[in-house]
Amino acid sequence: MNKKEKEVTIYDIAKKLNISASTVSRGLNNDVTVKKETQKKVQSVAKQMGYRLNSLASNLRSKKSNTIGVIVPRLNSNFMADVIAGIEKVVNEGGYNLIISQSLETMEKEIINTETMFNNRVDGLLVSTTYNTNNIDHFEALIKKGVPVIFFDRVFDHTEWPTIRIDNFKAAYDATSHLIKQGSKNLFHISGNQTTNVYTDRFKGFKQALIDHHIIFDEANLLVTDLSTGSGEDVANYMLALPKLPDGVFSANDQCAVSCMQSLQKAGIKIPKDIAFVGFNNDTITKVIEPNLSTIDYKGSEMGEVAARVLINHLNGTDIKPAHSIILRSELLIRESSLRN
Amino acid sequence: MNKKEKEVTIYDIAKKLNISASTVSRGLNNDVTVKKETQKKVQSVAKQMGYRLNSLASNLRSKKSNTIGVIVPRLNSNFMADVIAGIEKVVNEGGYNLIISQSLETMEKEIINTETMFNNRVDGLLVSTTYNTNNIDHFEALIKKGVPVIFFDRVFDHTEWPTIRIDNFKAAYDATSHLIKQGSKNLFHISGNQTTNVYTDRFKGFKQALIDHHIIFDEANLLVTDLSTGSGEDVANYMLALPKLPDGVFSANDQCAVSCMQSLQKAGIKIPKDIAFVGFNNDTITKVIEPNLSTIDYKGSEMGEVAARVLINHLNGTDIKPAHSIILRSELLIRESSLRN
DNA sequence: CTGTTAGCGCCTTCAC
DNA sequence: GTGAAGGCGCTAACAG
Repeated sequence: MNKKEKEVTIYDIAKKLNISASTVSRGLNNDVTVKKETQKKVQSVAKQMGYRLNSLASNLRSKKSNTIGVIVPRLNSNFMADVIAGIEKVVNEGGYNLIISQSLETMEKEIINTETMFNNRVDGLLVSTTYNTNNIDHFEALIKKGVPVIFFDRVFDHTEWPTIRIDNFKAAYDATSHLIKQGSKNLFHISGNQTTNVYTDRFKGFKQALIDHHIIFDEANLLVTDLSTGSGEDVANYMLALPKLPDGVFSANDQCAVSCMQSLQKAGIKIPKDIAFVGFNNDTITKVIEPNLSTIDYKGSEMGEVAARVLINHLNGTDIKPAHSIILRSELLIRESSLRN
Repeated sequence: MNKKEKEVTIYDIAKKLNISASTVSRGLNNDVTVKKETQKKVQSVAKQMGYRLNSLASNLRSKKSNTIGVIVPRLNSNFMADVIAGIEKVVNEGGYNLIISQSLETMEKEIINTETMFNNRVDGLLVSTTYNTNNIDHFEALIKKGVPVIFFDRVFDHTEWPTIRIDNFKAAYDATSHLIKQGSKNLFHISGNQTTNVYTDRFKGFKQALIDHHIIFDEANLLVTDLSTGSGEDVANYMLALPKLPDGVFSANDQCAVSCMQSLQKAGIKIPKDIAFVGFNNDTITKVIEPNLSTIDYKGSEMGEVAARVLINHLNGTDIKPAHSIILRSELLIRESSLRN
């Protein structure tokens, strides 16, 4: 390491200009109480001397890190990439830094990451919990200290802060109703981990749609999976072995729906004639699979932006803390084959 | 803000134990010079009093932020999500924090982000440059101060540090050769911005394959686009209007290839009979489109992990700095229809 | 409008 | 093995 040149500090600038360090500090921070002329001089000399702010010192003094933390279960999904992009945009525009970590679906890591964020004195935290998170005690310390903790997508309701999410129940209800209106009577639901609001709500919506359309729900028609491509294939094989094929499937994500569709098609099943599908997420693949897959559209980037904005507005005192959860828009997109056969 | 309870500091612990703050500090950091017994006492009292390290102070003192910075052009792509996930994993395991920002393909923002990272005293920086980055002067300050700057994927060669990437030339050469071996004679290349190593190298590989197979290259057969879905459609329309259709297309990414294929198929073109395609990236969609798309596979997560590991090993002094660029493995995956027709 | 003073909480000499 | 002292660079009172 060749850190030859010593760092230029405000004292160096002060000495050069024969003024005090405080004035330099004020000048650099565009403090209104400092003369315009002095300010200009300070800034130009700072630049000329190659001064750069030492955020480390500034942070210690002001007891603020100017940093927002994010903890998500996984970073490598389409949806989460959109969310993160949205968060980054707002956070960066707001002049904050963004610290990111993934819990890899283990609560243990979520707890450790939270502690690290806490020690780093993040000014606020945005969280989407793991499948296995069954309580939120590990965030209590932050909340007690007045550090905002805002949940999005996979949420835990807590009284202090609003949560940002979509209406999973209604989206699932609409998706299922669509299948029923198209003639499906024997419906299956492919779902994910049933400890998370996201998937339990989708399941509830599915069930309620059946009930409201006088279709009897059989517990065996709920297939709990990890929603992966592999699970889609498993589900297809499972269905093919059934005495009676389903005629409608609502999947809690697109990835699993598509791989299931592909496996069924390989076995000669016609979609949607034999089995109709609706997915969830509006992933790119829904417009590539033939026939195109109807799905629930909602914007990860919007979710990220809203979550970040709520947080930052609060930190800036620009906005009062919203009293209630924020429900973002989601919409059923109805698709069909884009090819003429 | 209700920060009622004051922060517990090492002085509070010291007072309670009637020892000095230095000893507490040493005890907390498992310093060997401190008695085992004292250490235990310190740590247990610390826990009991709810002490947490103030990284802000620690950072200032040690002039280290314990943080790695990442600057990428965009966060919301499949590939970049994988890269970030890989980086996060290694960085987190190494006990560092991860600050992330996106330059949104503008060099201006890249420069600002770099300065922010610099001010925040990141211990190292991982960068994939924008399309418009035509020099890397803005990283000089970091490098001069001994802060490692490591480029990946979209790289600029500089003498100080290795770059992490794949052999784009060879991958493109292989992809094109495959098309030629399958019978293509009139080949087109869909490429991206020609200021970036990634796309110029792929183009060079394409061209060289033609030359080596005695096929004359016509500049008109290079289509420079933004590689988006929309561009894929435009390219399809362009081709359909040509006096003579191409019979082979090598696209610099999958997304554009697939949308081009879809548009052509809508117009009645048979793939691969009329036109054969090869893409790049091994995106999920390549296994959904019919026929499945042959593509170049390489792992974003691996790239992220390797880049992060090189950096962290260096910071830990575990490893000497690699002298040369690191070329990661990439591979042509040959695919065809997965359906029986 | 500017200067003086006093830390933020920690860690690292240097003593003993 | 432990303590005392000092300072990382900045900014927030408090004066004037």
